[in-house]
Amino acid sequence: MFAMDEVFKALADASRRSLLDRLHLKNGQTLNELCEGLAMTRQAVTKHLVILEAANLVTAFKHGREKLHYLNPVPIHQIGERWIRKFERGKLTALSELKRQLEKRDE
Amino acid sequence: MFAMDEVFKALADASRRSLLDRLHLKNGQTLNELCEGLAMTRQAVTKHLVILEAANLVTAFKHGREKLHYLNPVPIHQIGERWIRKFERGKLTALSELKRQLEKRDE
DNA sequence: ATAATAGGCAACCAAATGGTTGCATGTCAA
DNA sequence: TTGACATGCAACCATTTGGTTGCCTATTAT
Repeated sequence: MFAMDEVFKALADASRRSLLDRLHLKNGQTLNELCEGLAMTRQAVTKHLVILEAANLVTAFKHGREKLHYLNPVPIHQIGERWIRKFERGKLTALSELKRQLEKRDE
Repeated sequence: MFAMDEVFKALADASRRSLLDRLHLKNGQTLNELCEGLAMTRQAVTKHLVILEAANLVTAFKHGREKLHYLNPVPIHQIGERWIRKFERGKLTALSELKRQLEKRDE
């Protein structure tokens, strides 16, 4: 089990989400590969990857002098299941209350 | 349309997520109501609510001297639809690659 | 009218964040 | 074996973040 807070924090940064996107397009990339085309130093990317690994969103393996990064979709899935779904259940009632309140404004 | 980045950033903080939880339990609460039982000043809560409103996760109406806060579940739903779903599609292949890699380690 | 209540605004602060540079280490290839 | 390549580590920096305190304003109730 891993802390959902770390996952949310990791997802809060656009650079990190884009790294996940890149790994989604092509899994198992090296650090240098992931750096290509980014307006950031390699060290900055490393820091982001450390955070992603800590949140269990990415798992990395050393292969010789290279480090291969793999996407772990489980935490993302859990955010969807355990958190987002909860709010989707109340969705319609919440919206109708909102609507009612918006209309009340014009009285 | 609202920026997904703001939504992710707003969701990154546990206090803010707990405010959303509270509104999910009971919609249309006042500022003071939302402050009850929290280890935070009213002003801190205000700041969080401002961020949640900016991200469109909460909509507020003034009613006399009170301010009523309503949950807007749409952005949360969109995170689920536009972002989380994308990663769930590649889930099985990503996991099998991970497994393959883990096994390769022991060679 | 006046006191109590609900909220807003602004200045300030410590800690976290996202980034940098410089240098060190480990691995592969010529 | 020696240079090039892939990555790691640490110090440093500016900005953002999450929080505080103090005071001001608007609305309601007595």
